[in-house]
Amino acid sequence: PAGQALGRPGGAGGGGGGELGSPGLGAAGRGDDLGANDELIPFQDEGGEEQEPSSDSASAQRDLDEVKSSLVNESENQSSSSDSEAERRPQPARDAFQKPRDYFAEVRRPQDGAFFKGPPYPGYPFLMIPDLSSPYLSNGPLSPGGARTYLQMKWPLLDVPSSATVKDTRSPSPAHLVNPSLWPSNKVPVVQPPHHMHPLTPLITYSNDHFSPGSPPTHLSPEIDPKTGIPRPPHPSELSPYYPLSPGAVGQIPHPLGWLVPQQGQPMYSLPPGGFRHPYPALAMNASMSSLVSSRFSPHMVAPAHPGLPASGIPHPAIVSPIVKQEPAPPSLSPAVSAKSPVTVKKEEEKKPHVKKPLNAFMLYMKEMRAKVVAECTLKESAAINQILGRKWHNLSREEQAKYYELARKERQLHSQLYPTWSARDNYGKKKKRKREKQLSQTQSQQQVQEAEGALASKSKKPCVQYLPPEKSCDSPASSHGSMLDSPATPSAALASPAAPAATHSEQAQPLSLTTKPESRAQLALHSAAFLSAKATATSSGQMGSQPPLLSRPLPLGSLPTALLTSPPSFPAALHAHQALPVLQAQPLSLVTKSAH
DNA sequence: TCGCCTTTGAAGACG
DNA sequence: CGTCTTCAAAGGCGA
Repeated sequence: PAGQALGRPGGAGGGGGGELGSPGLGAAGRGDDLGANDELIPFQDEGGEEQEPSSDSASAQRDLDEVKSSLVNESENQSSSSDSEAERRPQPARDAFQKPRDYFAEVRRPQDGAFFKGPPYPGYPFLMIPDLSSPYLSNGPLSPGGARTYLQMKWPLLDVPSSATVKDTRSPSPAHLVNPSLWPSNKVPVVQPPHHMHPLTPLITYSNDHFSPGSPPTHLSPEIDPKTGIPRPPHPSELSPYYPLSPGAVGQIPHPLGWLVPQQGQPMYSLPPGGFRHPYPALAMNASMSSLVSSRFSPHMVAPAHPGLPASGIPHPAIVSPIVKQEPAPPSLSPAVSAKSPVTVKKEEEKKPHVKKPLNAFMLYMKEMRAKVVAECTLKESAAINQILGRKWHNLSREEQAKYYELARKERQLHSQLYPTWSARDNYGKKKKRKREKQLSQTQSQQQVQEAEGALASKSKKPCVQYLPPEKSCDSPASSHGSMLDSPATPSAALASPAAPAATHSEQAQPLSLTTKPESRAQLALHSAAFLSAKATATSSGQMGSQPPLLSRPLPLGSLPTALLTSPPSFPAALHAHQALPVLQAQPLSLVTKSAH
C-alpha cells in the first residue's frame, strides 16, 4: 500500500528513470532564476543539496530505507549509522552538484506532471518562492497531508504553468481538493502538487485552504479581491496569497513561510475560509519573496496593516478561529476589523479566529517532511511519525536546520508584522490542558531517557523502545539509538540564533548538542567514536561524504561537508553531480564502514 | 466527539 | 535570570 502513495510521487523514486528526470530539477533550476534572492540562493543550494532529483530519489529511497530499517529494527546502530550516512552524505554532496541549472535544464522534461512528482523533496524550495500565504489561520482544511515539500515550492515557481495557476486560483483550496488525484488516498504528500497545483500552491497551501472557493482567480484579475472587490495591488506576488486574509487587505505580506509551508496541510496561517486569498502565491512571490527574503517585508507587510489588518483579530491567515473559523474571516475582515462596539468586539474576539502561533523551525520541517515519512513507512500515527521526524531533524545538517530556522524566523517576523498586537498568550488556554499528566509522562520519559543515557554511557542501548509507541515499532528509529536525553535546546539554540544558516557555528552548536538532547547525546557517543575516526579519514580522504553522515549532526560535520561541497567548483559540479551521485551513494557505505572502523 | 500521544522550538508565566 | 508551561502540526487511537 505504501507503495501506492509513493508510487506516484515517486514517480520519482521509483522510477528510476525518474531519478534524474524527475527533477524537478529543471524546475528547481528555474526557481533559482526566479528566485534570485540572495538569501534564497543559499537555500537553494542547500535545498539542492538535500536532494535533487536524482539525488532526491536516491536519497529519498535511502531515507526510506533507513526509516524502514529503523522502524523495523529500532536497532540503534544501524539506524543511526545508516541514517546519518546514507541520508546525509549523499544529499549534501548531491545537492551541491545537482543544482546547477544546466543540469536541470537537461533534466527537465516536458512532462508537467512529472515535474512535480519529482522528488519529493528536492531541495528546499525555499528558494524563492515567496509565496506567502500565510497560513496562520487555522482553518484550513486541508489537506491532509501536508506534505508539501519545499521542493515543490520551487517547482511551482518555476514551472508554474499559468494554467495551473489559474486553476489554483480557482479552486483555491480546492486546488488540492480538486486534484484529488494528488491527495488521494494516501496523502501522498510527496507528490503533491500535481500540476494542478500551482507550483506555489503547495507552498501556499495554507492559502489554498483558505482560498478556497471563493477566491477568484487571482491571476486573472490581478488582484481584486473577490470579496471586497477591492483591487489589490497589482502584483499578486506582493500580496501573498498567503495572507489572504485580508484580502482586501491589500497588501498583506506574503508569508515568507508560505513557501515553506506545505501546502497540503493547512496553511500555516490559514485564511479564513471565506477569505480569499490569492491563490497564487507563486506569482506573488517573486517580488514579495525577494523582499521577504531580504527580510524586509516592510512594504507589503507593513502596509497591510491598514485595512484589514487588524491587529486585533482579524482576519488573517494566521488567524484561525477555532471557534468559528470560517465565519469570521470573511465578514469580519474589514468590518470586523473596524472595530465595532466593544461588545461586538468581544464577540468577535470570542469568535475571533485566533491567530495561530507561527511555526517554529521544527514544525516547518515537520510539515515538509511528514508526508515523506508517512509515505515511506506504514505508520500513520503522528506520534510515531513525529518521533521519526525528530530523529531526522537531529540528523539534519546544521545548514539544513539553519534553513528552517531562518524560515521560522522570517515567519515570525511576518507574523509579527501581520499581527502586531498578537501575543502567544492570546492562545493560551485555548487548547485544553493536560499539564501534569503530561509532565509526569515526560518526566517518566526523561527518566527513561536518563536511564537510557546511562545505558548508552555504558553502552547499551535499548531505551528507545520505551519511547516509541509500543505499537509501532517501526519507527522508533529515533530512539533507536537513542534515546536518550534530550537536550534539544542546545543545538537548536545554536542554530536558532543563527540566523545564519550556514554558520558554521554549528560547531558551537555541537557542543551544545551534546549537552542537550538525548539523541544527540547518544549520537554523540556514537559519533564521537565515529567522529574521531572520521576526522582522520575525512581529512585524509577528503571526501566529505563520509563524514557528514556520521558526524553530521553532532559534530562539525555539517560544516565540513558543506565546506567541502561548496568549495569545489560549484557549477561544474553539475557535471560531477551525476558522477558524484553514484559516488556518493557508494560512499555512504564506505563511509559507514569507515565510521565503523 | 474530544483529548492524548509525540516531536522541537518559541514565547509567556512564574519564582 | 532560570525554569516551567503552553501552543504550534498532525493523525491514529482510546475513552
